Amino acid sequence: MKLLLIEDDIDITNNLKLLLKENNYEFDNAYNITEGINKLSNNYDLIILDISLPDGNGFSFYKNHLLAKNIPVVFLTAKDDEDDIVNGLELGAEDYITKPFSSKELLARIKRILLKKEKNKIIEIEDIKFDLEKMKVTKNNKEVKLTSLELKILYLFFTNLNKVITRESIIENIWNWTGNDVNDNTVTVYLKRIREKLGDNIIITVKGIGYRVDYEK
Amino acid sequence: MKLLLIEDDIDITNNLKLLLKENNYEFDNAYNITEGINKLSNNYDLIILDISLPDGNGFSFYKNHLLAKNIPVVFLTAKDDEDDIVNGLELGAEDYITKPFSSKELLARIKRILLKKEKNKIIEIEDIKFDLEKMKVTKNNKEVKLTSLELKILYLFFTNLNKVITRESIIENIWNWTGNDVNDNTVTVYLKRIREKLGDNIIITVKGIGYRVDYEK
DNA sequence: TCTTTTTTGTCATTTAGATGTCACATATGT
DNA sequence: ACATATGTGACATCTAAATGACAAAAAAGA
Repeated sequence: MKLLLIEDDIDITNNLKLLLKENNYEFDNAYNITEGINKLSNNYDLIILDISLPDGNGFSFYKNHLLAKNIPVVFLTAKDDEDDIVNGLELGAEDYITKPFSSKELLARIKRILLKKEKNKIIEIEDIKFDLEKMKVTKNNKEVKLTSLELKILYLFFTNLNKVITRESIIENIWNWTGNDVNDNTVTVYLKRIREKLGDNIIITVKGIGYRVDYEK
Repeated sequence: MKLLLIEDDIDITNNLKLLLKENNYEFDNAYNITEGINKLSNNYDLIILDISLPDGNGFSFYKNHLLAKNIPVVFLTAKDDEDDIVNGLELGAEDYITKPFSSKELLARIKRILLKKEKNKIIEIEDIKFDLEKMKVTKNNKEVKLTSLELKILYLFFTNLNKVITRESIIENIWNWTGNDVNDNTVTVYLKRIREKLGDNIIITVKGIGYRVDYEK
């Protein structure tokens, strides 16, 4: 698990670095927002974010860069102003901790968040298992060879379980960013191919709307 | 959203009751574990749980009765012993707050938890359940197969509960954007078909005006 | 390089089921 | 009772999705 701390206080940074490395997390840090933005491409599992930073405000950084990416965030700040806490949590932060904080508590709160992610790394539906990290799919524990597009489409479903996904949305996610548009029926054909490999029942057709993969936990 | 507070302190109970009712949550409380167990059948959306209770320990109550049910829990306790916090969070609690606490913060933390639940919103009216994300309807927990237009019309009602929807408004929402106009009676026929599948009582006719689906929360 | 295999995107066709309208029946308010 | 609004069953037509087959493009092997 890779964590990023964005915080300008050197003492706090060093303490957390020690604490988190001790607990087998990969740790990285940034002293300001600009530096933080540059590091974002490293796909962190969680970001600990100070609110008042030398070159800007943690809240707006969160809104502009993290919210859409779906990266869990813990705000960490000296401002124990109630409204700030409310603000942070309402924005969608996973947790909010005020300085001075207990290392043990911070650690416990981080663990709580990461535990959920951990659980989702391999999703199991009926006889199908999808390992999201390895990007590997098995049926009855036997690897299923999916082509790269089939895999991407299936990934879309497995990261949006229980949600209807429209044909348009699939096109947008899989093809659009490439520029060249694709026939509407193409999606249908891909769904058919995936079903051939995984069985007919895993992807549910919602007529007139789209498709869906259900996950009953 | 229905909350249950299990706490033996009467002052705290009254304060929270006020706070939460003010914020449109259904509130219920128990003064001890035995009482709490008896109330569990009410299917609460979240439980706020004190740790030291007159007839037992909150942690073991959580382990024995709540963990399997998957009800989110916020521990609320005077013991701000670090180890307790770690303990609580590691058990799987959604959050942990120590007394004395700020009402605003508690509220924000509760909201964070419930917001996630909200996302897979399922509206339940009598024996009918409509899962808005899955776009799936059940009656007595058995899936009802609706056609795409039937589903869209029903969706319109379920996202406009307690409001009369005129025939024109239905046509506008379901057909108009397609360009080709549709006979007035068509709506009636669709309503009839939906009623055939879901029962006559769910969609109420408001003579001379339109139709309505009622939701008493 | 050239050859072979796999992937990709598009057709045309099939199919089950959805759709829209009619003519008539029934219910409701005054 | 009357007028009007709403409900109903039957019907012809239409459509979304599934499918099998194919050529172009890309990737893998030789």
